Amino acid sequence: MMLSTHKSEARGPYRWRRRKEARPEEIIEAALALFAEKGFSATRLDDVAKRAGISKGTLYLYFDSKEAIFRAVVETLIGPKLQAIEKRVDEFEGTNQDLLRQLVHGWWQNVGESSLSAIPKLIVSESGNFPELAEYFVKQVVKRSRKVIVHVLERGMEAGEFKKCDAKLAARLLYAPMVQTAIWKHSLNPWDDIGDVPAYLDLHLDVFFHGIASGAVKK
Amino acid sequence: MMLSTHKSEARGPYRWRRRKEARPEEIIEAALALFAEKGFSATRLDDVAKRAGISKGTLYLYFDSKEAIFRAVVETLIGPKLQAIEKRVDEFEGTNQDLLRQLVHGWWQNVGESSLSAIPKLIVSESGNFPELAEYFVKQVVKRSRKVIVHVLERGMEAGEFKKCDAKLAARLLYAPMVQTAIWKHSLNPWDDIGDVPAYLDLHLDVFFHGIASGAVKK
DNA sequence: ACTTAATAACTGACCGGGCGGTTATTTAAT
DNA sequence: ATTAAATAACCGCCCGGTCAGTTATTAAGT
Repeated sequence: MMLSTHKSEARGPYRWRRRKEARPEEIIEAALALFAEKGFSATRLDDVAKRAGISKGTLYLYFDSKEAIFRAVVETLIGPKLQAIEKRVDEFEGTNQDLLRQLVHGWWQNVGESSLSAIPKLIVSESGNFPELAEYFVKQVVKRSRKVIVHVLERGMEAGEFKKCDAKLAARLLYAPMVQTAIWKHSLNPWDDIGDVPAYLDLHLDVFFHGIASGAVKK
Repeated sequence: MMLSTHKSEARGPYRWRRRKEARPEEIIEAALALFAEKGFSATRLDDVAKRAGISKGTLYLYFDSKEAIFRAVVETLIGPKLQAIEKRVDEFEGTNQDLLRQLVHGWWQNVGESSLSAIPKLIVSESGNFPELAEYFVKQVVKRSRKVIVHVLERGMEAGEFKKCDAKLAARLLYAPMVQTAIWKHSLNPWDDIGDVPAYLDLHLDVFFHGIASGAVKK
């Protein structure tokens, strides 16, 4: 399935074609798919190359190392998504609760259900072996995302929409089930299927907002 | 730090001693420590042996393979803990909310703060490469644990203590932040420290119980 | 147009170190 | 003397990374 079926250029008498511009993206895509499936260490560069429809040597024309490919996957695929989210938050008009509900469900649709959902598990799994990458991810993705959520939560607290509490901890609570589900999906799902994820997230949101909307929270 | 400091038997004129009974436990302990630190693939059997104060060959007198060591870690260390929890649930007298609160905090003290907390991350990380182990873990740990929580939740629902809802999903919600925190501790914690975990769990419990204690939950 | 030279994309055989696993040998214990 | 525990040298495979050579593409020359 899909073996160098890129566009229609497998045609002709050539064994291969020169496609300098298209290669990096194809490599990144192939790598993400395999990383998601097998993890970083267990992914063989030969397999990445084969899936991208090139030879292993060609990988090294575009990336310095296996780790560089990993980094490129994270860098090129996540940035745009986050930017879109930040924009959405700025422009939103409505209650903060509705905004957060939309963000959670939107994240699941755009990230959770795509192969991007493999990245959290990848980062967690390989953080010990690639600390620089973990650091980069925390700075550029985790903290940046949490900042957005904290911002919305605090806006809601000031508006009297939510009970006042530690917004950073509350933000963690809000995304914990999401991230957890993404990680699960790429690990234990075959033996313990969550089933209807949006329903799960709905329950989470109901419990969460009712929980922070009124007087149960200390302090 | 702690290099073959098992009891005092590095002493004397002997290069080593025969300690057939003590070896397996020491190997398991050493393996868990290294697995927690480096992950499964990146852990070298030479290092496990060194940490256990023996040679690599000796490992194979007690275990068939690296994977068998992994399996032994999970099997021998988790069973007893779970059994204790099940007993506690049976014998408990008090509100179901209090029981769950105690279980959560107790879990963090007994598991979260010990090196056992590394196991969830290990399983998640290696599930792709060791599916049999993942399957075993889901059956013997995940489902068994969730069963206990579901039981308590349903008991509370029937007693009118909690709102009726899908207890299986609610159980997932309850332990998601716990498990997430354990995984975090062994991955991104150096760059994104959670800080006071009991405080985090308290906020979670407050939000959760207030959320399911009254009318916000659909259905 | 046609040939030839120059360039850059791409290939795939190869290498070397690392590591899981084995075994011939040594040593403690009885 | 015999047995069993432990060792350490050893094997062989695997895979990330390299590089000498091959092929598509482009440019120059006639």
